[in-house]
Amino acid sequence: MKDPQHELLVDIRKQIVLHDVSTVSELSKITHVSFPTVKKMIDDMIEYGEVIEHGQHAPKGGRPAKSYRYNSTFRHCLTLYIEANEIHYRLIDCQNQIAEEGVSFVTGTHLETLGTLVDAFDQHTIKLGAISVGVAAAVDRGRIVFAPEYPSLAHLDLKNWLMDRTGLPVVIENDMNAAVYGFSKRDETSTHQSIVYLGLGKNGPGAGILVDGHVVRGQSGFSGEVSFLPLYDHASFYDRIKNKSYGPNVLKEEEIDAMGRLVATFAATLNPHAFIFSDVDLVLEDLPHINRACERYLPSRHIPVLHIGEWEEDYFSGLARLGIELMLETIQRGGV
Amino acid sequence: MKDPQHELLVDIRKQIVLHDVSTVSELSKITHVSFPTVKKMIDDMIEYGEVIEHGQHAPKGGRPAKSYRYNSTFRHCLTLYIEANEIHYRLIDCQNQIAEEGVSFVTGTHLETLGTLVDAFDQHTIKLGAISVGVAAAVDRGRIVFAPEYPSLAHLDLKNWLMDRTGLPVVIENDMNAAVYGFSKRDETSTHQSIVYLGLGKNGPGAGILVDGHVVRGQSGFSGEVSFLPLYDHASFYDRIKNKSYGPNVLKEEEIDAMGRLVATFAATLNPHAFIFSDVDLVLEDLPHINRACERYLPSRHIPVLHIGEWEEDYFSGLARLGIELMLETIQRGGV
DNA sequence: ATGACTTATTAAAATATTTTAAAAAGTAGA
DNA sequence: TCTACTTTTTAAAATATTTTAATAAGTCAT
Repeated sequence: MKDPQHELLVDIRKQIVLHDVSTVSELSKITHVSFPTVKKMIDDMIEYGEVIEHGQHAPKGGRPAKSYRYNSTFRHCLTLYIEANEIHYRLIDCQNQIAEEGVSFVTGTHLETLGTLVDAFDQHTIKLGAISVGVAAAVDRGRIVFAPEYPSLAHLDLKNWLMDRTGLPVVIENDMNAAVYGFSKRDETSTHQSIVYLGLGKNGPGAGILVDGHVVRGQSGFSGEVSFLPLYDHASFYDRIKNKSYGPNVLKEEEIDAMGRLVATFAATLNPHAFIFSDVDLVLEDLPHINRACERYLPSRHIPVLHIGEWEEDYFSGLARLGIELMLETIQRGGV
Repeated sequence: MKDPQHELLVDIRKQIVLHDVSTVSELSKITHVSFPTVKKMIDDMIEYGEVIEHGQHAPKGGRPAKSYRYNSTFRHCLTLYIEANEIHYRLIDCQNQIAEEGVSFVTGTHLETLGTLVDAFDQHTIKLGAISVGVAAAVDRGRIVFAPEYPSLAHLDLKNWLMDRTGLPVVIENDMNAAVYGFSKRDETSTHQSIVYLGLGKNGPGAGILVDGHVVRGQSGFSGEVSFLPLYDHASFYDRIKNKSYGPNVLKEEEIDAMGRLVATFAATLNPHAFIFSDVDLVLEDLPHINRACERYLPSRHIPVLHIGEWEEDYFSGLARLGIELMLETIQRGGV
C-alpha cells in the first residue's frame, strides 16, 4: 500500500500545484529528496503531459533554473454541494479555475438528482480526477450519519455509492467543516491556525472547528453544535439567537451579547486565532460590537480576530481544496 | 537535518520500546521497510548494546521468529515538576520504571534549586538521555511566558537554559498538558482521542485539552483557561467554584451545576471522548451527579465519559512519555 | 570584456534498499 | 516418520537514491 515513489510523486504534485514551487532544486530541498531523483520524476511527468516546461525562473545570482508548471487541463475536479431543493456544482481545474458551473434542481430524491448529475460528466470530454461533495449533515468517513434535510441520504455510505457509480475517488464533507477548511486555505499564514466558522443556518446554528489546521470531528459527530451551549441561567445560545431575522443584518443587543459569549467560550477553551461569521448572517458593522461584548468576559489580547466570511465562496473553496488534494493523491504514475 | 536512516532508527526504537514490537518481520511490516534493512539496523543496535536478543517469539505456524528487546539501562530519563516550594523528581528508564525518586525543597530561587538538582545527575553513574520538566505556567516552545508561581522563571527560555547547562535534550511542558497527555497514553485505545483534563489548582482552574491526541496550545497561550467561561447571566465558571473547599470532596449543588455546564460546553464544541477530573479535587461519587447536571443541557449520548484521574501519576506519566519520546528521537547511531 | 562567484544541471560512482530466490526451522496431518 | 505447509532468515541480484565531481549558464565588480 505504501509506495515511496508514489509518495514522492504526490509530494511533488502538491508542491507544484498548491504551493507554486516550480524549479527542481526548490522541490529537492522541500521534499528532502536529491536533485537527480526529483529531476527523473519531473521528466516522467513531462513525458505523459502532467507537467510542462515553462521557461526560466527568475535567477538570483547563478545559472537560472528551468521553471515547470502543472498542466491544469490534465485532470478536473467536480465539486458540488447539496441543499434542500438544489445541488450547486462547479467543474474546476487543479487551480480552482471554474470550467463550468450550474445548479441542478432536486426532482425526486436527492440521491436520484445527484446520480443523474454525476452521470452527465461521464460523457464529458473533460477528464475527471475526483469528486468532492458538501452536505448539511453529519458525516463519518463518507457515511451520512444524520441528515435532517435529505431523508434519501440518511445512513447512506455516500462515498462508496458515488465511487461505485463513477469509478472516481470521492470525498464527502460537512458544510461547516468544508467552509472553515476553505477559509483557512485562502492564505498560507492561516493554514496551521485554529479557526472557528459559525453559520446560523436554517436548521439552527453550527460551527466548523479547525485546530492547528485539522478539522475537529468529535466523538459522536456533535462537534460544533453550539446551539446547546449553556450561556445563561435559563437559556442556551440558541434561545438567544433563534428569533434573529433572516439574512445579513445588524444584530440586536441581546444577540450581540450571545455572540460575545460564544466567542469568549472558544477563547477560553481552544483560544483560536480567528473566529469567522458568515455574510449570510451578519454585516461587518456587527464585529466591533461583538468584540466589545466579548471583552466583558476576558482580556482582549486573547480574543480571536473576528471576520465576515463569504459563505458560498468559502464552502466551494473548501470542497475544491479537498477534491484537488484527493485528486493529486490518487492520480497514478503515467496518469492511469 | 532529515536523515532517512535516523528516522528508521527512531521508528524502530519507538516500536520496540513504546509498542512492544519484538520481531524483525513485525518491525518490517509496521515501518514499511524491507526485512533485510530492518535486520541490518537491529544488528547494529545489538553491537553497541542498545538492543538485546531475547529468545524466541511464540510461533504461529512456521519458523519461530527471534525476539528482541530494548536494553532498558541504555539511557535513563530525568523527569521532574516544579511547584511553589518543591521540585519533585523521578529518574526512570525507558519503560518508565523508577530508578530513583525524591523531592528537592526550594531554597533561594526556583532556578537555583533546579540547577543544583540537575547538576547532581551529571556525576551519576547512570547515563542520562533526556530531561523532562513540568511547570504550572504557560510555555511557548520551551520558554516560560507566564508564571505566577515562580518569578525567577518568568520569561526565561528554560529549555535552552537547561540544554546549555546539561548538554542534554530537554522538553518543558505545562502541568495540565502533561497530565492529559499522560492520561491519554495509559492505554492504546485513547491515544488518538480527544480528552479534557480539569484541575482546580491553587491559582484557579485550568484544563489540558487534547484533540485527536494532540495538545491544544492556542493562539496566545490561553487555551484551557476555563475560569473565564461565561456560563451564567452574571457569573463565570470561576465564580461558581471559587469557594469550593480544598481537597477531594463531595460537591455542592451549585458546584455540580457549574461542572455540568463546563462538560456541556466542551461536548457542544469539541465533543471529546473523555473528560477527566482530578483526584485532588473530586471524589468518584461526584461523577454521576455531574453527568446528570450535564444531561439538562444536551442529549446524553454526546456527553463524554467522566473519569477521576490520579493527578500526580498522570502528571509524571505525561512527563515520562514526553521525555522518553524525546530521548528515543535524539539518541544518535552508535549511542553517541 | 574578463575573472570571480553563484547556482543549476548532468554524469558517474558509491550507497542503500528492495525484490527474488533459496535455505532453515518449525507445525500439523496422513 | 514423512510430506505438505507456514513463516523466518539469509544470500544474491536488481533497483533506486544519494553523493561527488564536472560542466553549463548566468550575475556582478572591475
